[in-house]
Amino acid sequence: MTADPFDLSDDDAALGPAGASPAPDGGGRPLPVGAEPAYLSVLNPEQRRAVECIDGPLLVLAGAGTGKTRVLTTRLAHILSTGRAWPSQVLAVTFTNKAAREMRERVAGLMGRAAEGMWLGTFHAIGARMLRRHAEVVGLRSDFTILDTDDQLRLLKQLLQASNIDEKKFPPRAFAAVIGRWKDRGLAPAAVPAGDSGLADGRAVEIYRQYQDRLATLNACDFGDLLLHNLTIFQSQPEVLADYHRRFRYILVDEYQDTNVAQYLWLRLLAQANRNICCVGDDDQSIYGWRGAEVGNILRFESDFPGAEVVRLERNYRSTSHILAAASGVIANNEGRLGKTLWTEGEAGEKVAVRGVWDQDEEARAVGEEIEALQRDGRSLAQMAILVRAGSQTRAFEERFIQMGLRYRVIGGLRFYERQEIRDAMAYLRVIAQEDDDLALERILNVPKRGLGDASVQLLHQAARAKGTSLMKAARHLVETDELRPRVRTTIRGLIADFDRWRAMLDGLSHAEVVETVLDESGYTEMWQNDRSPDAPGRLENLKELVQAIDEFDSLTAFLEHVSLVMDNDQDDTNEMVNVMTLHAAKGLEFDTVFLPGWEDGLFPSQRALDESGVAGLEEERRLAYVGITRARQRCYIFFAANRRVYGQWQSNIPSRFVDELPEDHVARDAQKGVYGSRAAGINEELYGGFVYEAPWLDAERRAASRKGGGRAEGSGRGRPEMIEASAEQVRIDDGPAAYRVGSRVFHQKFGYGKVAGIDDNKLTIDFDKAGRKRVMDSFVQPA
DNA sequence: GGTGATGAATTTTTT
DNA sequence: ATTCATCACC
Repeated sequence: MTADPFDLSDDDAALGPAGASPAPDGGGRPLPVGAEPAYLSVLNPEQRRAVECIDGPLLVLAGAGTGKTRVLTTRLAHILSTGRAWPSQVLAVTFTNKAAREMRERVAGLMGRAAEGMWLGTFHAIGARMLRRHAEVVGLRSDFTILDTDDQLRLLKQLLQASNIDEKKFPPRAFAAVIGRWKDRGLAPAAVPAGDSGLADGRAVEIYRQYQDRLATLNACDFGDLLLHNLTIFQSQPEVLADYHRRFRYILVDEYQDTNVAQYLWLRLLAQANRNICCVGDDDQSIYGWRGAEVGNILRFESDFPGAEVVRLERNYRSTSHILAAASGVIANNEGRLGKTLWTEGEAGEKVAVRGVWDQDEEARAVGEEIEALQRDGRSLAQMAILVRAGSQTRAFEERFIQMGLRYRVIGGLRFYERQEIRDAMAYLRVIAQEDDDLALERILNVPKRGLGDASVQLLHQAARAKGTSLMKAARHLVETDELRPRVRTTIRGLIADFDRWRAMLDGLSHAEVVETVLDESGYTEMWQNDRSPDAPGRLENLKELVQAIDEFDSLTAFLEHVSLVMDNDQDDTNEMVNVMTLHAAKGLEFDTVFLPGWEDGLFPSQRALDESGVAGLEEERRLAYVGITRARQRCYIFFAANRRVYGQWQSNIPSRFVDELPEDHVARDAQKGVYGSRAAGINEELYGGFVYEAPWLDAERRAASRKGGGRAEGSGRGRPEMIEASAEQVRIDDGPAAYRVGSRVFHQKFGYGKVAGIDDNKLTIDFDKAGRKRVMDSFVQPA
């Protein structure tokens, strides 16, 4: 985004080329007649078609590594430099700030100068921009604040308490999720279908309604509202929509497969007049279904926009053919794909390496060793990435890398505005910008500690409710009475005076100076200076960064929006460090070498995805696997660990089903370390080449001897599972695993007694009496 | 009202 | 295992 997303200026004046007389080159150099711009000649035929097919709806199915971004940016540059539209007449939406930034930079590179005035940004940033222009239509003022997740949960919690809903049974998070999903689907409270009760015996819709009312009172909205309110505006104000129809001649959409229903409706409304919409996406890379994305949007594009052109980009420029074949082999197990066949003229390269290890620590060690070996060969650390399924997996790698002295960076994690100190500082600013922001005031009322505890807050709440005003207004009134203890009254009176003074300072001093003063005089900075914890210095650094950023904005509101929507921890990815991130965070990135650890059933595919979404969940996980493999240019390593600590409990796992789906010809399984036998083979004859688990088929004596300090009679999952060096004789499985039936009572060395709940080949789902439901290999249990 | 202890929940993934 | 919330007690 530009420095000022809070743009209320009406740039209709810049409504560029009139239909009949296109401006030359958007105001720059006219192209020589008949000459072909250099940016076109570097494209392959399909890419070129995607760029030159300007008018009418176009769907570009861009497989991984096929030059999607090049097509998008070139198309944008082409539209602008052929004078078909002014920058302000183009709407380009992305999913992430990073993608938006990259697009802006690359378009500028292609055109030789920045294209000022483009509506280019994330769905949310553009949505906010539009909402600010028409906020009054949905009962907001244009300086509304955008709530963070934390505020949302606190707000919901208050509503649940008021409605006597048991927070234990129905946590605020659950309501936030349900409401979020309704918003993803474009449903305002009144539009929620009757059968869709959500939670808590259908009371969720009522909570949703109250929540929206409260947001309106607070002059605030959440992420979902940024789009949902736009829909309301478009539908209730045809002239507003018509204005956007006139304004936007061309619409470009990146990552179309990740759009949710609300975003889809938003796009369809904006594009319905001139239908110049180009959506780029890859149904095989749709990985956000869990938060409302609809792969269906991409599948139905042609019927939504009859006569749409469809261009397939299938030539891959990124990966070796082994890597490509491995990825294709996995994704081929999904059904209902639009279908693409990626191909490359590149080299075969190395096969995808697959290796089983004992546990997460060995996994981290193995990855670390491989990285060092590659480094010795002169490979750059910045070109290596470890892509994990869940954030919790990063820890083992971090610990190991610190021990090794290997430089790494973890990408993702907390957004900038999600950091505690940033939220606190923002809360101060929010109260200054808008003193009725109860959530913000509540957050910092006693931060740093000033002796305003729960009792005082409750008193303020009570007063506010009685008077029907905000907390701040209630406080102003309350300090004039004798309701408060003298000490508390003095404190609150002082705080009110502070805020009034700070607000007045906005007129005289620069914003940065004001913020610095606020953090200083409130004692907030001092609080962290006195904090002895190791992350305190970092927090002070972040605060400095916040102060630095503010001067680029001319209104406090614009700044607040920037921080909560756009500002991210931009890491310098050129530094010589290994990258560690989730698979989701890796989408759109590429590396020479990619490590994919944790390919175990339950972790990846994640049990939760399977439980909640069944086959659809599994397919989305598989797309995630596809995304992971296709991030690699030259080398891809897949790991799975037999044991992993989850919630401090050791858990044994079987290799991911995706490991089995890797086509044999393109994979090098690490035979020496003894990978599991293929599950299709049924019996696990090659258990860890000479190593076996502490396992039930070993006689009791040996088990006892192998356990340090006697151990527990009931394997309660404490302590690391032991690895026993076993002779070939012991490794051999006597007569194969016993046959089990659903309902059989079984015993597992670590999990204790349980009942078989399901059987899938040689994997059993067992409800253990103590340890709960686990998936284990049948060879690890015995009849009870 | 602040502090420390105890117990529960947590780990998908993000704008 | 670690973090977070709630609850005694100072």
